[in-house]
Amino acid sequence: MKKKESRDNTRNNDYNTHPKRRKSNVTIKEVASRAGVSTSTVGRAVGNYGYVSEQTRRKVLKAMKEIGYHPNAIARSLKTSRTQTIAYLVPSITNPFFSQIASSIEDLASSHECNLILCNAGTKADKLRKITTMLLEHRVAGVIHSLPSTDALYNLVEIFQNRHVPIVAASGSRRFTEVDRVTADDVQGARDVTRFLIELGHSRIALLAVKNSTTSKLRTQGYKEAFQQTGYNLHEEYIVEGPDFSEDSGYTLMKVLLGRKRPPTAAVAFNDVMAVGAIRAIEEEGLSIPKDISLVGFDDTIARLTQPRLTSVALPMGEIGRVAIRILLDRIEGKDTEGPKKVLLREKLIMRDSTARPLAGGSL
Amino acid sequence: MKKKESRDNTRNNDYNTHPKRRKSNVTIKEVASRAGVSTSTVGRAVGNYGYVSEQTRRKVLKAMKEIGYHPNAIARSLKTSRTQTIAYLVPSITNPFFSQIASSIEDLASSHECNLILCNAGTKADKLRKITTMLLEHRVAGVIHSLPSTDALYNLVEIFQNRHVPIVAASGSRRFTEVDRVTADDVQGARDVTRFLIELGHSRIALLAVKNSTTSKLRTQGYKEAFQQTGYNLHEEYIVEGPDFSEDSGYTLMKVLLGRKRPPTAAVAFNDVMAVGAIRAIEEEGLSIPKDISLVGFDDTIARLTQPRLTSVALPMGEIGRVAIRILLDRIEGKDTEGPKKVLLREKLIMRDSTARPLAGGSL
DNA sequence: TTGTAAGCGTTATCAT
DNA sequence: ATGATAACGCTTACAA
Repeated sequence: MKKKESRDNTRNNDYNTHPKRRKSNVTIKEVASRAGVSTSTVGRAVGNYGYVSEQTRRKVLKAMKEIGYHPNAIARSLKTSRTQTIAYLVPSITNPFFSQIASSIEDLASSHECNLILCNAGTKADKLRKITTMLLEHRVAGVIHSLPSTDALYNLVEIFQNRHVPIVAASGSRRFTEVDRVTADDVQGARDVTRFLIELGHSRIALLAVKNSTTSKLRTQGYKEAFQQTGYNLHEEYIVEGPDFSEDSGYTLMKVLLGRKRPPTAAVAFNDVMAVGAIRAIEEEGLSIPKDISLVGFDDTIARLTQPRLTSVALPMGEIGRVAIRILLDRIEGKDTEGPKKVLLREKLIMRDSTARPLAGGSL
Repeated sequence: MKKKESRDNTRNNDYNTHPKRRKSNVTIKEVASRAGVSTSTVGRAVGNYGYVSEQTRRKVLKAMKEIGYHPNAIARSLKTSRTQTIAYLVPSITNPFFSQIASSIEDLASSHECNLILCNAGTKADKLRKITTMLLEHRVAGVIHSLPSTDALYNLVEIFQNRHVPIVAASGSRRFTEVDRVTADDVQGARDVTRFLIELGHSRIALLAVKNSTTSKLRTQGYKEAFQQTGYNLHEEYIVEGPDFSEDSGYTLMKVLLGRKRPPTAAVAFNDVMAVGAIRAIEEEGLSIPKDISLVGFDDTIARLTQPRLTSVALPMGEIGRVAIRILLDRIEGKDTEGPKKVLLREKLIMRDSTARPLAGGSL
């Protein structure tokens, strides 16, 4: 008797490459037998459409609770060839810009009973290819990404489109015209903040831009439009470009500007971090903000924490995520079969203490 | 005729709640028939263990490529009753502390072919219960969380432990002794930074603490240990408690301290944001950092960006995530069957410009 | 070395 | 209103 048992166990162990795989899974069959009905009746009672008498339903629900049954989503997915899984791809989740988008996506996804796979795609093509395969194998229902244009992304987009898996770009690459896209309106944001400074009385308004950045180009365009709209003269020499969005970059650019014969009376930095660099440069020159020079940032990330508190253009991260996931869910559910959507979301100026009217002598 | 068709369509529509479910999935069978072998041979060739001749393998791989086959992870999971999915639960992904942990977890998970479901549990018990159910239904292989102790978490831990799904707390609740846990060593961090200030010559060292926080208690302990170890006198009156970790809290506490007859010559704020509040208070009083007063923060989040640059205690977020996921993977693979692990990771002092020796008159 | 076939836990069709 | 049963696409024991 004992020997027989032991032999059986050997067989089981053979199966158990992963020892932890104990089979504590309660199946629909067990619920059925406990409730004294068929599996199909249980299935109907648990939530799939169908006729079940109130009495039966109660019996089933009771049995479920008692033996701790949780439907197996994997089996369901296999049968229905549908999943409740969507993916969000970012260059780096550590970046608050993306983590805020992720947060709002997660929020809505979760309230639609979807779960969110988060993928840090980084910058290497290889990683993105690996992710693509993984998502394909897991049959994700849809994809949202905030990735820059690369060949690997192009590849990904093509593959998923071929398989009719909807994709939405949430402030990512603007290269694919055939993909749904929701982005912040960088032109409008820069235009608004520049107009604000112009209307405050500034005319020598510097722009601390960044080389080779699409966003930078759009914001520069907005900056220029502000001058056109208000009829004031644009002074191109106050547009300066740094190599990146770093604090050092902001510091260096501001130093250069302050070294000029006619330094600006106001400056727009391309993000709050660059603005912090600019603040350092300004203080080093013994000037004061906003008395001698007004300064604004972009992104509204650390703007509340600088000294003085920075006026900044807030990007609608939460809104980007919400709109993106809504579009995606509509596509997944087939509610929306229109052509590609392009949504542009307003950026919002947050007034704080770093901006003021220029000094009397400040005009050009 | 027309009527009949329409009737059939009605039935189909009934089925087609989700119209997008086109069946463009290539199966193993199709690969098999194209390669002229059986499905099991394809299975073996694709990567599951087993004998396949090199010739056959090439044939199969070719067929796979040609028809764009990607194994169905769902079917595989159903068969093997194993998934490659792990979940990471956070109170808020927006918090850089958690997003950095998430990032390092994702990194290792992904290189182990696992995908990471990200769950924003927020603070409502209901959300966490919903997440629990969802994860249960998706048969996640393991769970990492950074959540505070609540009844809902207790519930979750109990359920997953009953099902032998491994759980690791990454800097989360310290309440469950039977769960693997990896946390930063708050006692050591506070002790080190306090010793550093003592050895710099300070004796009136303030502690800007926070009420009802476990972390705060541990750091206070470390602060006290520093005095014990160095043999200097501890002055309890320099330990002050605010209601929360906010900038305002830091500002108010520092104001109080500076109003005393013998203000501190150094202060430890419980995070960088509180330190920013303290900086404001100090500047308002016309004092200078670090000449009149030294200041340190915790977390090393925005410390590089303050003016002056803040000396701060960096928490090992990346390391927390890495260790947590490693423990989890080992548990999942059954490599590790030891009792609960408790890992304590060192916090590291990052020296910047906000700390210096006290002025000659500063000693007690 | 390869093929056959059973079964993972559901859902959906059909019959009752 | 309920039950029997065939699939979903894969893995794997076993036969060939």
